[in-house]
Amino acid sequence: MTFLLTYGLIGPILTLMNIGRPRNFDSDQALQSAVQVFWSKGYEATSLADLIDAMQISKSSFYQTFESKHQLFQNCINHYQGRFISDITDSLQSSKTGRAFIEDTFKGLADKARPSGDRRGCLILNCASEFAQRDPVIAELITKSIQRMTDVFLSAIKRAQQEGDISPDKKPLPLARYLLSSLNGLTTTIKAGASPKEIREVTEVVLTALD
Amino acid sequence: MTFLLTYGLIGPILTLMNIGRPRNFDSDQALQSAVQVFWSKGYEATSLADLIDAMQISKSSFYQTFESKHQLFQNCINHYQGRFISDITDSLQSSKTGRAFIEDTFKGLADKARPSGDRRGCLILNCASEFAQRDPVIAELITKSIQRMTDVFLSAIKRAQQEGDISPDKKPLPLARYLLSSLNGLTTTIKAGASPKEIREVTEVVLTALD
DNA sequence: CCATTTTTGGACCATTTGGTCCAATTTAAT
DNA sequence: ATTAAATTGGACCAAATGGTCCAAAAATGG
Repeated sequence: MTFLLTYGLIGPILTLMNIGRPRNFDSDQALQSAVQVFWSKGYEATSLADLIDAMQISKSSFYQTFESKHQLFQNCINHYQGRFISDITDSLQSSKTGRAFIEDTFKGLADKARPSGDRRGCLILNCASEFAQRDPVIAELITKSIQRMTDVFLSAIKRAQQEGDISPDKKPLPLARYLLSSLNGLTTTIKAGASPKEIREVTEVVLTALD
Repeated sequence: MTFLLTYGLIGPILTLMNIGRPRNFDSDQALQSAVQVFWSKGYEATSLADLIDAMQISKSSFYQTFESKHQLFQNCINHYQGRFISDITDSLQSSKTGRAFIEDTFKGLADKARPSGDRRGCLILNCASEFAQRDPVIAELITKSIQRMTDVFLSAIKRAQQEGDISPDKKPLPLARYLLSSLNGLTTTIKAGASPKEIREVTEVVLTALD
């Protein structure tokens, strides 16, 4: 009966266990590096070489772990979106008031227009601009992400209304969408090279819609 | 002295005249076709093949006439910008009031969110989003174009103020920049797949800033 | 140490990229 | 008809593209 114990039979069972050469990179960290590259350069302008260079892994590991550039991109969007929503949700929860959250979020934008600022905008919205219309798979992800972002603003507005900082006459959903749209517009304005002062002035006007 | 009249000597003089095989395409029309492609797909995602296919010219003619993809792109931006500014300026001049011009411009956006609508956005602003930060030459063009677009809104606002439709207390320049930023935000929102109704609602909020 | 399983480096691949070059063609003026 | 000037089609190019494949390496339980 010893033949039953040969590795040949046991092997497939071991597959389920953590056996074999361990990968010498953190796949989550590699993913985060990929996010940075896509965020900086966009999808089309990012090459495989750019990616494996930033992720510090070999081509084989890349394809084995992430399947393809396109699949990786989807993971990146999801990862980015998860972090973004979680960050902004935390920020809302720890804000003194709903209105303060909104105002702070917008007033923080001017910093990004400084020479040393981060002009990359938002990965999700960049993506919507780059090729949401051409790629249904990505479009789906974008739609979902935008939905979630809108929801955060929606919570903030409703809270502000309860707190008496925004008139209860205003319809929350259009207002939330307006804020996201404005955020988007400001972001592109920053990308186009506007100064912090310009951004502050525009932000000021944007926020008058809350009054 | 007849040797002075040989073609060999006269030739170079003729260079200045319209001699030789005429091109069998309208270079301006070809440029317009190129604009359409770049507008639909962006710069990186547009290949030479896409271009010469749409422009209906051969590779030789392409390079002889337009020098390079990058150079052609610059021409496209300029061409697009020229038309855009001239169209919108005409529109402003033929508008009943400055305020009506602004409102009509924004209210017209919802149409683009219909299923059959044009979701390509604005070539200039797409471009700002795609790679203004990476390409100084393009960045320069974008900055100029944005300047001009802002100027049109600025004229409209000043006119509206003179006509008594916008409070003279409001600072015209920040307001003009706000409008362009909002236009930009709405455009991206449309790209991301928003419905006409959503766009109308957001537009409504955007325009409250004028009151 | 052995069998098994997994990762890894790097060679390899077809295709596409933007771009060059030249011979053939087409026109206008003499 | 001949000459000069210009355009054109298409062959050609090196480099880069995203992606595949496999032999070697590395780890584990027996």
